[in-house]
Amino acid sequence: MDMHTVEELSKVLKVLGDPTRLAMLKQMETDEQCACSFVDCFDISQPAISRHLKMLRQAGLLLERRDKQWIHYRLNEASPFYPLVMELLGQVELHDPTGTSASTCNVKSS
Amino acid sequence: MDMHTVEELSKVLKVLGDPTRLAMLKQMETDEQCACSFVDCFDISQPAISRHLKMLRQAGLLLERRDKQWIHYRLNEASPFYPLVMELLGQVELHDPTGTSASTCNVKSS
DNA sequence: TTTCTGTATAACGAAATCGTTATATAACGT
DNA sequence: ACGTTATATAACGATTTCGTTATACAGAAA
Repeated sequence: MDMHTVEELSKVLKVLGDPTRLAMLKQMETDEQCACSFVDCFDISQPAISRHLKMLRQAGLLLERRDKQWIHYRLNEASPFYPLVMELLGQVELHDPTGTSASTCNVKSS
Repeated sequence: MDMHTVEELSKVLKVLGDPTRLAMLKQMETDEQCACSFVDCFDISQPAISRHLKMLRQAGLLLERRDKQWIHYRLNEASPFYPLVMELLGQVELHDPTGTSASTCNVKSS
C-alpha cells in the first residue's frame, strides 16, 4: 500500500470533496468520458465543468486524450491515489449522483 | 461494504480534506485524545482547534467523553464512514503531520 | 467566592471556492 | 474565409472556509 503525507492526502481529499467532481469521477470509473458529456449531465455551465476538470487534472487524477475537437478524460491509473479513488468510487451509489443531473446523464439509468 | 451517496461521501471527504483535521484524526487512530493535546500539537489557536473538532463531530466521525474539565475525543466506530476513515489513516505517514506541529506533539516521535 | 484551567462561541477579516457571463482558442465543415 | 462546435480562460460576485481576538461557560481548587 502506498503511503502519503497528510498534506498530499488532504489536498486530494479536498478535490474529491465536491459532489460534482465526485460524480464526474464516478462517470469515468469504467470508461473515458468526453468533456461535453459532463456538460450535458450536470446542471452547471460549461466553464464550471471545465474548471472542475482542471482541478481533477491538476491533482493528477485524470489523463486526457484529444480526438478532433473532443477531449476525452479518463482516470490516471498511474496516480499514487488511483487505488484510493477507485475504492471510493466503489462505495458510491449509482443513480442521480448529485440530484443535479439532467435527464440525458448516462449514469442515471434506472 | 457500505455504499454512500455522492452527496454524503463528498461531504465527509470535504471534512477530511483539511490537513489539520486529517492530522487530528491520525492522532486519534489508536487512542482517544484530549482536546487540549491538539492545542499543544498544532500551531493554531484553541478556538480554531475547537471548530475543527466541531466539524469532525458534526460529520459523525467523533465521539466525546467528558472527564472533569477535560473532553476526550475518539473515532466513532459506529459511523458508516469509520472503515473509510481508518483506511485513509492507514495510508497517512506519521511524523510531523502538517509541518505545523509543535515539539510537544506526540505523533512526531522520530 | 474567587481564581485557574479547559473548552466553546461570537464577531470579524482574508482568502479560497464555486457559480456566473463574456470572450478566446482549437478544430471541423461548408 | 466563414460559421459552428468543443473547450479553456478571464473577470466578477456570493458564499464558505479558516484563521484571529475577545468573551462566555464549565468544572476544579484555593
